[in-house]
Amino acid sequence: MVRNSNTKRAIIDLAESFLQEKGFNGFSYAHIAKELDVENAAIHYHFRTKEALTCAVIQRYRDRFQLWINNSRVKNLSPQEKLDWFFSIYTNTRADNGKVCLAGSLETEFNSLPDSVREQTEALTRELLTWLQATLQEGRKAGTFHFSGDPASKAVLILSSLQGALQVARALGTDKFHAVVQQHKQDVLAPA
Amino acid sequence: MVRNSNTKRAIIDLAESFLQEKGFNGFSYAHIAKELDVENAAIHYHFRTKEALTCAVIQRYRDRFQLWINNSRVKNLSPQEKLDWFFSIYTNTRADNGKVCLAGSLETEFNSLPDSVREQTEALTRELLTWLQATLQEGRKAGTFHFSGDPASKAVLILSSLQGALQVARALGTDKFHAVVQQHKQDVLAPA
DNA sequence: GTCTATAGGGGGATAGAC
DNA sequence: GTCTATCCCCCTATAGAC
Repeated sequence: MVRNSNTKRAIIDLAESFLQEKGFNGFSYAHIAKELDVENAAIHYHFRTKEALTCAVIQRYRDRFQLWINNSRVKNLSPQEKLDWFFSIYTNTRADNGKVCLAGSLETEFNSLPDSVREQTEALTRELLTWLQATLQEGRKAGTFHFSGDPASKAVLILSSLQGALQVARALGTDKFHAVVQQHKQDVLAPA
Repeated sequence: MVRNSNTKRAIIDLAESFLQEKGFNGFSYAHIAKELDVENAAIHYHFRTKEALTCAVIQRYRDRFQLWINNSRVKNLSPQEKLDWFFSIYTNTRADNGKVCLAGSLETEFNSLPDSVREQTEALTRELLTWLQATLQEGRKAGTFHFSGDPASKAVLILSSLQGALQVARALGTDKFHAVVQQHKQDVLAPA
């Protein structure tokens, strides 16, 4: 029982987890309430609607990502290390067990999402893509990365494949996901 | 009003459509009934449970794919044409408006799917992957395709990225999907 | 900040008439 | 093959007590 102000945070944690495990239409206030051993209404006290709760989850995710990429610990990494770091986000996500990328989960149900959640999803995806594209460009300029076409296309390709691979991994096992990551590293680092 | 044996087929059509648009947890018998202008119970007459209906959708999808790849029209294509044909499945899916790949949709909600549906999803994914891998291998042998690593990894990468790109396209627009397809064609056809 | 109680709707599914 | 009627459960959300 978490009878204090930490409940709010615990709710967001659980909602994030459930979103990645079951999707927007697959989780409910009841699931969260049960996990926290409180009643349904307690969740509504902290987040009046499911829409608001979901937005809070995505917002925190976005803030966290911005914090990371603007922190010197990531900022000063080499392009190659940055890419490895980015891959590790997905690897760690998966390791938690059966989760998919937050953006991917939301996009799949995009058509049944409240407007504000759609906007948040769009912003999140755009931010991930922007950073990845910049990193690819930086690496190519530095001579570490090699790929044909423009960095924008390559960035969507990599982002899409990571998202998709987490999903494929659910059906066919985690090794499929790792194969994709390895293949990308090989592709990008091999001189053309 | 479709008061005949075609109803069964119309139900599968709609269920497939809804699955790709809203996901397993996002559609209901009521949605289908309304679209066909019949009552809820009529759908239950044709498919006793939602689980059975969903399995029928996937089974038909799998059968159709097997029919295609075993048909001489696809079988006799060059590796490059085969790959183009495969891409076109995804392009056409998306063109219908806001749909994602059936496998991707199901995998996202994998954790809240009935067992039999999971098994169908797994089989579908495996079959897509197997064919893609064989095609990549064939193309490399023929000297048309160029890629590092083994065909299995490259196949998961391509499949995952197509799946993921349809989802990203929902949030950021169809051009993101087309960029991925173009990038793949370029990557695979360019001599290493 | 959390509770009990409850409203109001939608979901999957079934029985029996036509 | 489709209808009406109905069951029961879960869902989101709110009111008011503690």
